[in-house]
Formats: sequence, C-alpha cells, structure tokens
Amino acid sequence: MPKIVDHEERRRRLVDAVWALTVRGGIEQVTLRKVAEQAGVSMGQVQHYYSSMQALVRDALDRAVRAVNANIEKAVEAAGATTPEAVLRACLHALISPDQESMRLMRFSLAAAGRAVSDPTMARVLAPGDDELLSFTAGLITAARQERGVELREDARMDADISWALATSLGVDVALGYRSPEAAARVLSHHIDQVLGVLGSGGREATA
Amino acid sequence: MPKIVDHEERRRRLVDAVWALTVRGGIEQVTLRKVAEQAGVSMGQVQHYYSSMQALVRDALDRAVRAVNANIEKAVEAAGATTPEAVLRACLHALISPDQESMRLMRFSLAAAGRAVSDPTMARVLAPGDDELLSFTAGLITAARQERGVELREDARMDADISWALATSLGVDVALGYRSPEAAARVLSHHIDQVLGVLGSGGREATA
DNA sequence: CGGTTTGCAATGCGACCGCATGGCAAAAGG
DNA sequence: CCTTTTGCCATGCGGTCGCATTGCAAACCG
Repeated sequence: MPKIVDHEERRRRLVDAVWALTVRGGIEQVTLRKVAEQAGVSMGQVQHYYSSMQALVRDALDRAVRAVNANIEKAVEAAGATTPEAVLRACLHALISPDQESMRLMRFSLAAAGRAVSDPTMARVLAPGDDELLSFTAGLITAARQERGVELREDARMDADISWALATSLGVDVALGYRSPEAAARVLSHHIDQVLGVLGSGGREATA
Repeated sequence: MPKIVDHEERRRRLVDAVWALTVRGGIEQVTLRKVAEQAGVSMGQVQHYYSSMQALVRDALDRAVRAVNANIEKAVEAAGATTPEAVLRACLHALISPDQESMRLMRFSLAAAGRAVSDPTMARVLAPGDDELLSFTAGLITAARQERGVELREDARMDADISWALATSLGVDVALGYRSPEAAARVLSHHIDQVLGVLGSGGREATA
C-alpha cells in the first residue's frame, strides 16, 4: 500500500472550499474547476475523491449539519450550563451566534435549502427538527418550567418545535445581516421567556 | 405605432414560466432556452422583454412578493375578519395555506432566498418584515389583547416579529411537504394563542 | 401605395460546464 | 532491480449557457 495520504484531510479541504465558494458567490459558483482552484488542487483530485459534483455538495451539506450540531454542543459546554433552562437557552442561542464560522455554516445551509426545492435531500439544517431533538428539547422546557414553579402544560413539544424554528430563522437573518446579533438575541430571549412563563405583567428584568 | 401587444401579459407569461421551472426543478433550471420553451415562445422574445437573465429573475421575485401580499389581503377579506384577532389570524395563516398557488410562490421564494447568500436583493419574501408591517401587526396584537381583556405588555412589536418569522418558516415547511397543512396550522394557532395570552392553565379549547 | 416603427425569430459566438480517459510519479513489496 | 498499487494531473469531448447580431413580418402613418 504505497503513498498513503489522509483522505479525511483531503475531503475536509474540498468541503471547506465548497463552503467558501458558496458563501462568497452563491451555490451556483460551486463547480469542479472553482472548487479545485479554491482548494489549491487540480480538478483531477476533486474527481478522485468525489464521483460527481452532487456527491461533493451532499458531503458538504452532511458536514455542515454535523458542524452545526457540534457548535451547539460546544456552546452548551462553554456556557457551563447546569440547569435545564441554561441548557435550553445555550442550545437555541448557539444558532444565532455571530461567530464567523457559524455564519458561514448558516449561509451555506440557506443556499443548500434553496436547492431543497428540487432536491428533497438538501434541506436537513433548516428543516424542522426530528423527533429525538424535539423530545429532548421538550424535556428541557418541562424541566425548566418545573424549576421556575410555573404551572405545567402538555404542549412542551410544540413549544420546542416553535423555538427551533424561530432560532433557525433568526440565525439565517443574522448570517445574512438582516438582523444584528444583539437584536436577534433579544427576540430569542423574549420568546424563551414567554415559553417559560417568565412574562407576567409588564416585568422587564426576565433574564440576561 | 404599429403592432401593439400587451406587454404586461407577455411579462406575466414569462414570469409564470420562471416560477414553474423553479418549482419543478430548482432555480438552476431557469435558463433563457427553458423559459422560452416553457412559455411557448422563442428565446428572442424573452430577450426582447428582459435585458438579462438577472432582470428576469428579479422581476419574477418582485411579482412573487406582490402576489404573496395580495394573497394575504385576499385571505383577510375571504375570512370576513372583523375583529383584530380574526384579522391577525387570517394574515398569519395565509402564509401556510396549502393552496397550490401559494405553495408555488413559497417554493419559488425559498429558491430565491437561497440566492440571497450572494445577491442581497434576492431575499424580500423570507426576510424579516419591514417597519410598517411590524407596526401594523403589533397594533393588531395589542387590540386583540385588549378585546380579550388580557393585561397589556409593551412587547407587541417583538411578538409581531416572531409571529411573522414563525408563519414564514411554517409556510416553507408546508410548501416543501415537511409539515402537513393541519400540523402547521396547529403550531401556528398554538403560538398565536400564547401571544394573546389564551393559554392559561392546561386549557385545551383555545381556538379553532 | 411606400416608409417607418415595433415585435419578435433565428442563428452564431465564445465561455464554461461535468465528466471520461490516459498516463505518470511516488511509495512499498518482491 | 522490477512490479504493483495508489494518488493524482492534464487534456479532450459533447453539451449548455447567456448574450449579440441580423433580418424580417406585421401594423400603422402619410
């Protein structure tokens, strides 16, 4: 077995080139030649690692999904969140992080979602969360309500659904510059407050 | 002035072809030749009415925005909404209408939004609402709260913002088949109930 | 009737696309 | 040494793209 290279590293380079090209000029700029140039390799190498353009874009999307999830987990850890409410807030706020890397991922995800119109496998990031995620989040909401002493309701799952949809939407807006990170954070916090029953009567303090 | 034709009708035909092509195969299928074929005219005619491909897609987006707004107004009228709450619900629910025409527009809008990554003029429909819309909606929310006898808060504008973001997101999901119209309607109604303070303690009836 | 203006249709051009193919350099085994 | 396997580069092909150009028929004015 001669000439052993790190395949994973090669693919990461190529996918990163796809992200960069998409963010800079839209997904229609992602061509074999441009990807090769951006990654500083030859067209041949791109073809060597991906059997087709579609396969490359698909892998780029796969990795984007995993990267977003990793960012969320990282954000939860970084926040040192111990209470369910803190975990909930950290998870949702991770989607609107003004961090360059996060914004890159959101922008690429939006471009990919545009393709979902014709290719159902292309939504993933911006589509509704799956059962597992919603159940987990609903659990957080219920636990947070309990801790706050708020009367419980059976609609936690729906609130989880709404919360992810809103956070995703805000994340796209931030990544495209339609909202400032601060404004998006205020909106998201306001919604979480409402979900957790924090908003009683004109109270302003709520949470940081 | 010889050979007078209806320019507006021509453009409508062409834009409709753009919508159809985008919905069927993604915005990357929108080419001069395909648009001409879809509209049943020659490439020359397309070029006669639009100086470039970009101009055509831009007009298609313009008209989509106007069509969505028209659909909303139509929905309000059709519902015979008289109270602020009924108007509010009609407006928001118009975005998740499972009507073929509405879903076409949402799908095209999503494809266009995918281009917003590289072309800022391409968001429009799926971007946050403008000041005027938010103020109007906030007014509806406040009035609806008053009618319900709910204690007033000063956050109506933010709730309006969130409501539009959620309705838009749900509308995309419905148009792409990620949610059934009924499921989306339940989610949206639940959110509006929450905004209007309908959800007190485990109550189930709320609204239809 | 001829002239002018409008509304297109047809065709051609250069650029770029994804992908297939063929070959060659480097590393390891014999 | 030679062979084999791996990783990759270079090039060529058929197709499609947006757009410019050219020409001409229909409709109105005089």
